[in-house]
Amino acid sequence: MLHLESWLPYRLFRISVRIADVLNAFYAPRFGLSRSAWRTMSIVANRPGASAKEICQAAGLDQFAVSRAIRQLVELGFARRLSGRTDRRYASIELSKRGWEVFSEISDLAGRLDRELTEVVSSDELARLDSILNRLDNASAGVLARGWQGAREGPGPEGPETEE
Amino acid sequence: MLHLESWLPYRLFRISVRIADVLNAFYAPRFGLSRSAWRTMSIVANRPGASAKEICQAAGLDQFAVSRAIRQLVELGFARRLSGRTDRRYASIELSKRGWEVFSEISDLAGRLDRELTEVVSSDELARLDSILNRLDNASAGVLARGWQGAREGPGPEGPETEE
DNA sequence: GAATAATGATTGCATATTGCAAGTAATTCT
DNA sequence: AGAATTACTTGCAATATGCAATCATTATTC
Repeated sequence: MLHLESWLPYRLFRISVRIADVLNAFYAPRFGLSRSAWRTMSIVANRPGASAKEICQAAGLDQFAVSRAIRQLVELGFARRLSGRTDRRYASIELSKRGWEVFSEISDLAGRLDRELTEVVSSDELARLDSILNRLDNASAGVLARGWQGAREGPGPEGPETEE
Repeated sequence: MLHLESWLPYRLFRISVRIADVLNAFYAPRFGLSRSAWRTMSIVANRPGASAKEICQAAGLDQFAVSRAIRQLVELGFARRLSGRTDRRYASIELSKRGWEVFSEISDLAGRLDRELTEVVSSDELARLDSILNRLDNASAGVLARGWQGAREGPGPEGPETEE
């Protein structure tokens, strides 16, 4: 019988949501950014000129959310839409000067929050955690791709998740 | 500069959300449960007779969400409200027979999903992960309690999180 | 080289979900 | 008893989300 509070996904969820809430309480009133806008901004910061589709992929958001997030960023003056190099269907977004300032400020807090978390873990453990999370990330992607129907049977004898 | 995809809270978030989505895709259409209703159900299953307030605490939901979740569970015939033993302000919820059946079915899938995840981690690593997550959970609670204002300074020389 | 299909992105609208003020009911305090 | 407190609920406005329909651009087919 399930015990929610010791269920791995729920434990991961709780930790991440608390931190995300704290970060959100900082940037939402200060800059008027929604959660998706912040996520989009941080993806664009790492991949200047990314298209909406690329952002979907990287940020784990659907195309509608990204479209609206981009609009929000543009309206707030934090990003520019550069309407494709060769193919004008692609959006191609990049941060404005002001966008970089805002990103850097939020980024800074994100870093401090991360440090507060990782402070309670030794660097050795942190390396192990990193490796474990990489595998869990892959495994979770597999679970998502197969859906709940794919989890009905016992442990598969051969490994079905061969990609990546 | 922040790299979202390697930011610990985001990595935890992605893993947990994927699993939660898969589970949700199972129980939502099948039983008409919302996410909060499912969380509430699983808390009540572990603590029969819990009050709404206790559920808030344990499920990480606010009082409104819990109130609505309880109503939903009662309307669906999955739970009963037992209106307090001595103090009739308290709600005191417990699952119905049908509620137990439903919980057990969802619980079962949750267990399989958990197993699919933990399959990629050795039992030794799992024990380490458990210990790390306990500490991260505490640390995140501290971060949340202090808010973003509490994260402005450099690393504190003495440990501020002395509780628990 | 038009007609057709496909792709990337956006918009509108219906439907949750959430946040918060106000409200009810039961209990405690003075 | 009357005021204050506690536990929970409700209503309503603001947000977010899901999805069909749409537009613009590029690819493909005949």
